[in-house]
Amino acid sequence: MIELRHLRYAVTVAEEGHITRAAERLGLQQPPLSQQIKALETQLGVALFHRLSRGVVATAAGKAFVERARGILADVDGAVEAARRAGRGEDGRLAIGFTGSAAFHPLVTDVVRELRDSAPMLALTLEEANSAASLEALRAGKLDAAFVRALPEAHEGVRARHLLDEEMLVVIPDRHPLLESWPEDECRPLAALAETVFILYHRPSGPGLYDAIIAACDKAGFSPHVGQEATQMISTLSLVAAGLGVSLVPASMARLGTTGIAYRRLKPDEAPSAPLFLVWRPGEESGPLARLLTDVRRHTLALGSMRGDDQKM
Amino acid sequence: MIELRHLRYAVTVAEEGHITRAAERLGLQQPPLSQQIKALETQLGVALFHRLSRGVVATAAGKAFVERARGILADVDGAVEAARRAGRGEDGRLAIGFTGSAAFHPLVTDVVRELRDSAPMLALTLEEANSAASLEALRAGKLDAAFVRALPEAHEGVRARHLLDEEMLVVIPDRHPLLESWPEDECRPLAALAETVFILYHRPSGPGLYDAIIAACDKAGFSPHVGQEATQMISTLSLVAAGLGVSLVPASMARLGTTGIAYRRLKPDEAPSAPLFLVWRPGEESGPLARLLTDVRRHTLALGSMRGDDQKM
DNA sequence: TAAAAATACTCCATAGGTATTTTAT
DNA sequence: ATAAAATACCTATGGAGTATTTTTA
Repeated sequence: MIELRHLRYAVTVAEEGHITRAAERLGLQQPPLSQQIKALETQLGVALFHRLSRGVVATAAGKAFVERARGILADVDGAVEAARRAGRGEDGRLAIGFTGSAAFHPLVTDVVRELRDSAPMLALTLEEANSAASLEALRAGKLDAAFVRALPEAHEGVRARHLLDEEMLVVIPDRHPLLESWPEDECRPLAALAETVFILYHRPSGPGLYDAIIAACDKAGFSPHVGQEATQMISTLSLVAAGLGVSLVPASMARLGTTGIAYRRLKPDEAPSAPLFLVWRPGEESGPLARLLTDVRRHTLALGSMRGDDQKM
Repeated sequence: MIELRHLRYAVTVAEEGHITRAAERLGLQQPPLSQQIKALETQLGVALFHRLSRGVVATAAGKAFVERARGILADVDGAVEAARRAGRGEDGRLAIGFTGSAAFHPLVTDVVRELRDSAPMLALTLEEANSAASLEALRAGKLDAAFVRALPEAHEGVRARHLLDEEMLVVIPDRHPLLESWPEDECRPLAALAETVFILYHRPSGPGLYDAIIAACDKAGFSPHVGQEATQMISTLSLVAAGLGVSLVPASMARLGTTGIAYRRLKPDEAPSAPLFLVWRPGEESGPLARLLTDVRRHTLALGSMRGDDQKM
């Protein structure tokens, strides 16, 4: 059976034109090298070298073989490097999903930017999808990981990490009466919103935020008047800007300088919080996904809000 | 050190997704295969497979590696095939030179036709050149072999084979007085040409034929009247056809049905003979050149005129 | 004759086999 | 509880070393 050893030996012998010198370069003795070359020739059924009194010279067959052997040895090195790169997550593919409300969180944007910068050979795919759709795509193998706002009850074969809990802000139309008496730096109780109409993110698309808001209002002693539900996080802001009501959105949404709206804080202990989770298919503890996981963990710690550990579902 | 064995094993394990089944297909036991895979992973410094309870599955690194390993294994097969083809002389290049007087000999034409037919992948180059030029081109590496009519004194690094000695025929202009009393099937002594003018092939271009003719005349007791010398073999026939004299040419030239000339035989023991040699650069006893050598030998034997053995120069 | 490759042999490293344990679901 | 991989240990093939002979120009 032909082994890479044979190719290495043949290439070196061809380069040196001398079995003894080639053996020296290869760090072995002349007889074993002669034997291996002969074994290779026997295996091929054709002489690769002419034996002269002052060394050897490649035959036509030898030239043809050595030429290709060089390429093969280089390819082996390439395969080794590719495997190592892939192991470091610097090569391959990575498809990441994220919910609309997570798209603007610095954790997400920073991690994506870092991946692009540090692993340029990695084919990165970003896809916006709500939590339910992300999990479905994850299980179907369409996604490798996703940033979501809620974890459904039980999802066989999906792992999740609770990254952080984000304070939610009140979004109020520019000319809403509430704003007139609400300075930008003041934290008000949630009950201040008891009489206003709420714009909420469509529950089936993302039950996490919806339920958190309802629960917080319950706790504050009122049941919110829900006016309209938006199916896109951005739509929520648009509807608020149109004056159809107020809403509560994750603080990271405030990064969007949408006109016609203002953000205000609630009293810290009353404000509902929007959790952010990373979910992924287990069973690939190295490679691009692992790189994502470690990058996410590092950025999460940097934000100083690491909450819990990984959990199976 | 990574060997092809490792690639074969990794590819099979990836295909089977199962070390035990892969071992079966590879004709070995499960533990050694596990060990080899592990050794490969250690060498690479990255895991290639995830171990599950129902088999294994390639990691990102494993996928990257196995993908390339498949190509490498195919390339190795390709290199083996290329070497064998080159060894059979069915691949590569072959540049053959031949003197004008050999161009029409059936040995040359038949060998070239056979090479074209039986080794279509072989790049065959044919180049007409006189004996001296052929040998020069041979030593310079421009030619791999040549058919020549004469061997110069000493040419370091050139081997030669005496293929055959060809009878030379008298070429006479159609209306020459000699022809009137010379039936087509009669062999005359060389002395019959003692008084006629000779057209000879320019000596520096091919001393072989020239000297053979002079020597034969000497032996027959006369010194030929040399009228004109031709630098191309074909020109000799043209000059004879123009009535400028007679000539002696290798019998194979009679294949050319040139008008205006007639061929007549001399007494066998008096007719000068035109030797045909094959010369080549030694040191390539296999491949395209070897194929030429064996083809030439076979055709020479078929012509029943094999004379001598190979000789060094 | 001299330089280098091929043989003849010896040795030992390791690929591969056998038996068993560990792991993961 | 079961299937499969890992581990431990053993065997033996064959790659490599040493000494010598053969080959080629």
